[in-house]
Amino acid sequence: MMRTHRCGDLRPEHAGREVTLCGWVHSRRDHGGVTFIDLRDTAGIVQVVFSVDIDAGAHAAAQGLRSEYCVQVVGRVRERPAGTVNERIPTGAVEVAASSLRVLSEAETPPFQIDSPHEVDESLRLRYRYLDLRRARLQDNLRLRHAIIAAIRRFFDAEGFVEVETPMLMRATPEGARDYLVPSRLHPGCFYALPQSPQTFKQLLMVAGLDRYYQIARCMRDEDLRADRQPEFTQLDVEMSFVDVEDVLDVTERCFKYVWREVMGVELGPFLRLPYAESVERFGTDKPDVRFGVELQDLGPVFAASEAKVLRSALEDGGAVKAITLPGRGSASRKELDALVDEAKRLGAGGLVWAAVTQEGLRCPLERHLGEDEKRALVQRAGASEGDLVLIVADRSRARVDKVLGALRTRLAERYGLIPETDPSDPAHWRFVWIVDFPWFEYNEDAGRWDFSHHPFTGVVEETLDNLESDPGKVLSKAYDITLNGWELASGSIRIHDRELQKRVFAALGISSDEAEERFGFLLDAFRYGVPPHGGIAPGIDRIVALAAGETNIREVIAFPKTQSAQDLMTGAPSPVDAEQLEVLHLRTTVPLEETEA
RNA sequence: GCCCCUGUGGAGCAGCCAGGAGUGCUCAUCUCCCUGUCAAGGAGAAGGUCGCCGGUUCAAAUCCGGUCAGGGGCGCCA
Repeated sequence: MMRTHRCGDLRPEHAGREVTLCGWVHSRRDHGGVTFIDLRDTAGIVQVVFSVDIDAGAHAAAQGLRSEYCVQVVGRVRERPAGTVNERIPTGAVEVAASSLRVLSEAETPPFQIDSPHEVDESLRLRYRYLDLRRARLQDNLRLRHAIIAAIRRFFDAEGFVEVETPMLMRATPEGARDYLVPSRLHPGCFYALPQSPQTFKQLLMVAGLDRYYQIARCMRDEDLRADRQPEFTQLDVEMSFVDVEDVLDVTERCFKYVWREVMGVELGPFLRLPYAESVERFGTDKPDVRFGVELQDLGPVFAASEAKVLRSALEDGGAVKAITLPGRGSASRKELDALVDEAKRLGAGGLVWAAVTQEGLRCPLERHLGEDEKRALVQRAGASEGDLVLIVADRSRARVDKVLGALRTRLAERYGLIPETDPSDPAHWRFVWIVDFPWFEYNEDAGRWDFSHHPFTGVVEETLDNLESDPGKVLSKAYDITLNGWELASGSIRIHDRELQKRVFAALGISSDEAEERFGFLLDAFRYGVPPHGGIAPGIDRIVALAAGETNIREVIAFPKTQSAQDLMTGAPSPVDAEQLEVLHLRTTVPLEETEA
């Protein structure tokens, strides 16, 4: 037996007992005749004392210890002398008086300090991920991740769901995100794709009569990375039969509440519900952060007949003029304001009109072009008062106005500290919002056509189908998202279970019936044999854990994540492969070997 | 593909705007001292091609151009 206890578990009740501990030298304080070692293992840290008075041999041996040595210590637990208790660690009332020391393995000086809370360069952390994972932050995050996933499994088990694994090697799908492809050795020129999601498989499990399925499923998408996007990520994949929208929302909401209650100790209230159109209108996005106001205000009525041509012409072209009001920023310098204009332009706006409400009146680049009534109406409609700054965006595309203001809203709220500082134990810290009533199509301005907003299996609200020809934007889908504090956490829908409707949707997507047969024939075939109405949802585990952990990047809750350029700095993936490996896969690369980017 | 930020002994920073000797701080490392620390303390030492390439200049960490790496974002992500 290498150890009798774990370092972090020792308490005053263990006093007097001889224990054997294993762990890493977290830090060392050498006072000459007495040397303290903070010994760290998976459970925590405990102070070990080496002293000439306790055991001269062990004390001498401890002189050779260095940070991150992996050691075994035998000693007697004792309560610390009065006045030397460390209140900041759970084991702080005790210490281990060491009688023997065995170095299990020595350690070179690490490239960064494990015991320091300092931020360390990301690339260094990723290259030495196994050392970064020793640090408290990632240890805590991985444990939290485990606790959340364990709670999820308990919840769905109790609800009668069956966890089923679906294939990792599947058929490529040209639409949607780019696939990661896997060449087939046995079928020259053919490829598997790694799943972007188990979408079709879970629908087939419903056809199969599983009734209620879930899976902690790894998904891969070959798209560019973001703080909340890795090339491979984990979804809680859920599908249910004989359900409509409300049933899925109910079980999902209860799942989140269960997890927050069990893991976070927080009793969440009912989730807010926002129709997609309202969310975009008020917050400029379909993933609104509703922890603060600064909502978008429509100034259209103010400027319909304005002398200010930039504003009026946007409206005349069928666009919009909207604004957000930043409380107390009216004193912003010209330099700051110019920077805001640049920022808006980078986000895609033609420009940005700012208007500061001051004691003397409106300070605004368009001031000369605005009548007194207009100014008053502007301030009033923007909900501004003295000292506030109104940021106005006008564009012939209403969608662009919403997008730019929505992005500015969240950025500036962060920058100017407009998001209330709440405690994670406070339910108000977690503003879950259901986004419902998504449009089935969205207008593609560049291509001048209507595109599907979702995957081609998404159900439609039948009553809105009449608008299909007249006003496609009014056709609503049976899709729904969960957002939390500005992050999209989950996305789902009731699916089409009618074979003919499914074929019509493929046709509407521009997929010919031959093509549909070729690519999704298995699904259409399955739909010949009695399909239950079904639907589901897929919450992103990485994002859930990141938010729960208070992290702003999902790398912090993934054991071995990739860089923004999709590389693993520790293993060096992706890498070139041997010519022989390509050979058996019937592959040849168009990239000359010397240009291969490792 | 595009925009922005960052890159300075092993780690974290300052220095850069306004060019003048690799200057400074905290931690780590090495040697020595030290019996109650927990950010231990004290004395000393070692450690750098200022990411890389080029340009401007009498002179570049500092200014300019390019490039690489990491990060944030736009596009992309049905």
